Amino acid sequence: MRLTTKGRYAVTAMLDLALHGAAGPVSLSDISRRQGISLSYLEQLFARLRQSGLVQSMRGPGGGYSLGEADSNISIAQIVDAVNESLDTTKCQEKGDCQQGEMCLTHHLWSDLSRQIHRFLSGITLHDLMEKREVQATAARQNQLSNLISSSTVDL
Amino acid sequence: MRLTTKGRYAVTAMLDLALHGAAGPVSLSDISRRQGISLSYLEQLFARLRQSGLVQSMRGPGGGYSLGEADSNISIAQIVDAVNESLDTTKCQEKGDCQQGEMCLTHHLWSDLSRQIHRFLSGITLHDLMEKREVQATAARQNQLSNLISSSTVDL
DNA sequence: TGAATAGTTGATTAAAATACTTGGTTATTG
DNA sequence: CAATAACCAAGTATTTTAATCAACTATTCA
Repeated sequence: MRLTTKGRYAVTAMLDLALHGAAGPVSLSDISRRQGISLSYLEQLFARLRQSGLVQSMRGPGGGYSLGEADSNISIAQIVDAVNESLDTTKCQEKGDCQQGEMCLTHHLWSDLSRQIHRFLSGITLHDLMEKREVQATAARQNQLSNLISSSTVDL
Repeated sequence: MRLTTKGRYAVTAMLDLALHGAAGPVSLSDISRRQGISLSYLEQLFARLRQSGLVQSMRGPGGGYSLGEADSNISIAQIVDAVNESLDTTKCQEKGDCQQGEMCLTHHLWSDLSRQIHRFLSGITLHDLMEKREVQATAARQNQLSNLISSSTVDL
């Protein structure tokens, strides 16, 4: 889970789409103007969002993008993941010289944390963000449900 | 809140420090060897961690770094913030041409989300990560306490 | 005292990611 | 057919990341 300005652009654009998409498809030039993001950069972002099925496209005049699913079914994590290359947090798997060494320990801890952050953002949807008050409740509920931490013990 | 490999390096190094710091100061060369992070990059990271008071340094043979506070008092958010430049999520404040326009709306929503992520990571400490099982409980408790979302309504 | 250790600081750099630009093409509508 | 807008590709400027090198200061211990 990488969280940079790129992900912010994507979430912002998707939020704009969710807010204005009720009437029909929203063109990227509209989003570009409203959100101050360059058109071509939006094109790149939406190419990925489309590949992930998060948006649908319609060509021609009056065309544009619409949400691929209901706003309550699109999580922030999905959006961020769609535009970011996945980065491998472990780094241990590749190298054979790391057999249950010290390195693996902290990597594993980080990996757990990373998974938890991801699950946290998976519990927040576009719809939640629009209905702001809901976000906290959703996040709390999601936390209760999730089985975040594996049961393996840390041996110091 | 920006979450990249840089923050991961910092958290990993701090975890290593927390795990091995009981006996005394831990040298960066030890962390470098154990975690596979270059010494000079660690130097840059720890310069910032030190400025933030998250670590203390001791020079000379047998010297190294130790935690600036109890492991239960250092949050993941603090570590990530220490090594990352703060990025301005709003972008509205600077430009005078954005007076309560559409742009502000999504920026505000993102700002809320960003604050929530930050508070989420503020509720997870180094100690929690070491005592892995505790993390979920802590995060849940933190969520209940926090008043994440402002009471202002979204006017569509 | 002096050598070794280890932090401190700063400059520099190669590689990658980010954000944008340009210049097209294809599909759709009227 | 002309306008719109998605699609596509290549290239560029900027920033960030990660590392290297070098000089310096403080501390320990022999």
